[in-house]
Amino acid sequence: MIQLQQRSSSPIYEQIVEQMKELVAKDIMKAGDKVPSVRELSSTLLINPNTVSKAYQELERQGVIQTIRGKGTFVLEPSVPRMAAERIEALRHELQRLTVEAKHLGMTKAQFREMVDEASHMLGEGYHAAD
Amino acid sequence: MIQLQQRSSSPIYEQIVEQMKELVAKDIMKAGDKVPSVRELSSTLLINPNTVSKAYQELERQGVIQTIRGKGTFVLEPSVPRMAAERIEALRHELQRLTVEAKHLGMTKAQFREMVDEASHMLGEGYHAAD
Amino acid sequence: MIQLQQRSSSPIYEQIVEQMKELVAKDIMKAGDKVPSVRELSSTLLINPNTVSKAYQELERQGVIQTIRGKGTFVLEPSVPRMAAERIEALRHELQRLTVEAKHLGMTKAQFREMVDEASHMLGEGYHAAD
Amino acid sequence: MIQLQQRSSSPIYEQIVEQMKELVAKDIMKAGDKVPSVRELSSTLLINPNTVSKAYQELERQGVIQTIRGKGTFVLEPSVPRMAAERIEALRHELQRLTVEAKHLGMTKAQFREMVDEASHMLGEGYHAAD
DNA sequence: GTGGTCTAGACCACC
DNA sequence: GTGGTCTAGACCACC
Repeated sequence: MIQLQQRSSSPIYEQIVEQMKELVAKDIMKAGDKVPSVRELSSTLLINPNTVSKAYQELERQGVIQTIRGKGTFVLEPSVPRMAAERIEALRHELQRLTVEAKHLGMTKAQFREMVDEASHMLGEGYHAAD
Repeated sequence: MIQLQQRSSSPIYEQIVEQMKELVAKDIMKAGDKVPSVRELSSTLLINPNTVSKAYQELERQGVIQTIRGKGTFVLEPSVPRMAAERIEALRHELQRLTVEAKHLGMTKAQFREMVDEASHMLGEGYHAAD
Repeated sequence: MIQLQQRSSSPIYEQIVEQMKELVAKDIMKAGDKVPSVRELSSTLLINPNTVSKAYQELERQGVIQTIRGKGTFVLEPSVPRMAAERIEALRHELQRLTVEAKHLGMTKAQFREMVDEASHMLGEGYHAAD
Repeated sequence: MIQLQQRSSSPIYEQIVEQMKELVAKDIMKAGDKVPSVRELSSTLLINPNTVSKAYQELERQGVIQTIRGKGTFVLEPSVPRMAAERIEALRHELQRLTVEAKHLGMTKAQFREMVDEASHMLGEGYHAAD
């Protein structure tokens, strides 16, 4: 399910973190689901176990997964996310940066918003609480 | 006008690139304006001239500024951006990534859109040509 | 395989870029081949690693080589070249300049063409697809 | 007749040298013709006289023009060019470099030759000596 | 091991 | 004055 681009400029461990979060965000992986063990995933992806380990540590730090000693690693209930305030600030800042780039690419507000809508269809409507 | 965060994970030269692009996007710096010389900015920011130079070279590659021999460095007319196709693809991908993060932070589509609108007020409406 | 002329007016990093492109154009280095590491080449050529690094970054920007984190740097498949339109225009302009020089050297069209043919034997015939 | 691009990456004095040689190669300026004085050309082009002076020195070194004390500067008879052997070697080398670039741009020998022919129409046919 | 970033500072070309 | 190139060498992230 995870596909690496060895030639990408973003480090492999970050690619794993991002894609794992994407799978969870899209409900392809749900709370309680077991994620592959470090050994399993590293041998599937043909990469160093340390790299997978680093990714899982980051996911755990972000509250996405949890390792239970001797049982394995599992997707967590979506809950109050760790470091929410900081991460929201970071999100705001990155959106700001993307807007600057859009401006330099000559995009209008409408075009940018369309691109946002395309990307954000996975988000809930928000009439009822986020599940 | 440029403020560095020495402890940030993004390199200094990138911070300069981003902030310079932001100043241009917000029309605080306009086509024809002279940007500080390499020496001047490096001594203001208390960093090495090479670091400023690297930032300026990147900005030149992106078509934001232009160096005129012995005269200095100037903001360029906004024109056909370099490598537009690739950069638009990258923008789309980063928006996708931010949406995933928004989902993990429990945001709804409406909340995310609001944050986008906040960030994107600098973009033109596009009803009339971009001036 | 790379030979520098310290006294040349063209900078060392450009000499490396040109010669590397020549090796690739002549199929002496092929897609997938590993190029020497920055440290290795710099110690072979007795120059600073930063200079090699600068050359490699330029080659990467031109789509000739690719760096894979922690693994090394490799020759890329020849593909759609970056900034093809601009580079073709530059090529046309430089050919124009060389023709002017040939005229000043008293060369005839036939002599110039002969010199061109000598230089261009590496180019494919184009009857069949490239490769 | 001479048009400078302040924003070009090639220095102004080189642009003057090249364009002057182009005018001569195209027979727009002929042997015996007076070229503008340093002061005149510098005030026409709105540049520093030193820059024009440097260009004229280079043109004189190449045997294109000659300054006659108190009379002015004139286009020379095309004669045995100065440093012909070296300049032919340099020409050969630059053609080699352009071929490498053409190869990287995916051009075939036929396409490259066509571009050469386009550029070299100013050269004589060579049935009779180059005048 | 690999490449990327940064500093401190020299030297040079151009104007 | 301006920016471009290069060296010597430190420190870091990634694998």
